[in-house]
Amino acid sequence: MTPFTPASISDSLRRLPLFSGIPPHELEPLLPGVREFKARAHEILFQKGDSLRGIHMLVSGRARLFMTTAQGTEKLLAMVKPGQAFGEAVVFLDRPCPVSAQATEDSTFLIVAKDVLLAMMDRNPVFARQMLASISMRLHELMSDMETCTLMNSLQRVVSYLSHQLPESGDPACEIRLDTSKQMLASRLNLAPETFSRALHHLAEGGVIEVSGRTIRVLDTQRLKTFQA
Amino acid sequence: MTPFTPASISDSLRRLPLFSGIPPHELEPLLPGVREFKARAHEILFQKGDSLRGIHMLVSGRARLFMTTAQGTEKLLAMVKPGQAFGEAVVFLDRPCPVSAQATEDSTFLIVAKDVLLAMMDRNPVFARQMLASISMRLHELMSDMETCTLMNSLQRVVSYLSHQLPESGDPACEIRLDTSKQMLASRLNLAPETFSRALHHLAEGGVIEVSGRTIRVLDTQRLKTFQA
DNA sequence: GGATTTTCTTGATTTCGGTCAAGGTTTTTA
DNA sequence: TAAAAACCTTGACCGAAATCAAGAAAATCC
Repeated sequence: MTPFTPASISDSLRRLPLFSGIPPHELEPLLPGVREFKARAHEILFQKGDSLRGIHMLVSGRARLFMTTAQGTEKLLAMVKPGQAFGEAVVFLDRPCPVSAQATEDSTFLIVAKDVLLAMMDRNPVFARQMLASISMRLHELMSDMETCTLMNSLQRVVSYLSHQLPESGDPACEIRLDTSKQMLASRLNLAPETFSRALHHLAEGGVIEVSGRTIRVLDTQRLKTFQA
Repeated sequence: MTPFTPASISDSLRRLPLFSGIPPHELEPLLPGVREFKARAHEILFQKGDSLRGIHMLVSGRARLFMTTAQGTEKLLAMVKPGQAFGEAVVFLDRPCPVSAQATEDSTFLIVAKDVLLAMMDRNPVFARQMLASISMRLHELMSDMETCTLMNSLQRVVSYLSHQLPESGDPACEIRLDTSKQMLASRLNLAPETFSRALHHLAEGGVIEVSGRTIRVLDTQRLKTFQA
């Protein structure tokens, strides 16, 4: 993880959704507290138990958040895409981080120090609301994951995941491109890779999807959503 | 759920942790947006899909937050105790509520309307931080639950739960009083009641605990935490 | 572009925890 | 305090998904 100080951190900042509602000149006081970092694919960004200096924001690349057991078992919590923030809750609570983070591709991200964030919130109520909305969203996503993991069986989880990936358009048929490996998706859904594979196979046999590598062709979105056994 | 307008809503407000850092005179502008409600035991407060007028705060009694499937299966997410807030994330996102809430005892609670809350946050940075910390805490708890539910087996989950209930004191032995029925705890840990019962039995056989009704006597906290098979 | 590693699939087997059923407790209610 | 209801425990059984194993496909690397 290499610190880096480019001329245009403020450019990157401005493009992040969390700061998009803020007029550029109000972002300036933030700058002394922002550092840019580069991480190579597979590099660990932080680990469970670490304390974080500030919130992390992915500028480019891809990262994953995951939990581990003492025995080494891993559970994927989220894939982080450019523009997304992570570690907000940790920073505001001043507690050891409950998850670990790893770059899955070569990535660039910003760390915005806690103190400048808090100062900004004090100064700018719009930003405070934005921050609150961002964490609230995280909470809702986690609830939804909890629902999937605890109330659904393996097939329903896969169906649920695919359904959430469908584009807004009401097209009866469409294509989904999985954005990570199937093993990672399996972990995200709390399934063994084998079980995930079998679920896809099952859906394909039922004639609702066609699988070829990471591309999944959904033949009938309606039937997918209501697919049973 | 009966609306109610007592003389001293501000008394109740002041005692809630979320508002404890706020000088009493600053709470005044909030009052027009606060309503007090009474609910009988078993009364549903709101259901998944509802939109909430404001954050809910339990003043007295007990409530539970839970998720349901179409088939009627329930999963307990949290028990709410007096002083705790719920529904914050829903309010700030303006989305349908992802969970349902029910009073488990006769209860009194306050609903603080969204608009006065936002106004208060704009006016008072300390409160904004408090709000953020509260939601962040919720997020951490949910992460911890996720960890229990996905990375641990049934026995480990029960051990984990009991360990978290231990008092701070380093006493090797102590007593835990379960604060809900065992079926509810089972649901909280995502276990069938039978499995929960068997896990307790197993621990008792192993000589680490003694169970009598809702009272659990932990004989050796150290052995409990590291209990295997 | 062939070799090597990683990822994915498929089948056979096992196991953990859920379900069903029945009996025992405790709590509630009248 | 007796009856009813709710709650808890225990045993027998079953099933969904994990694990194990091995081969196929895809991606990565010299």
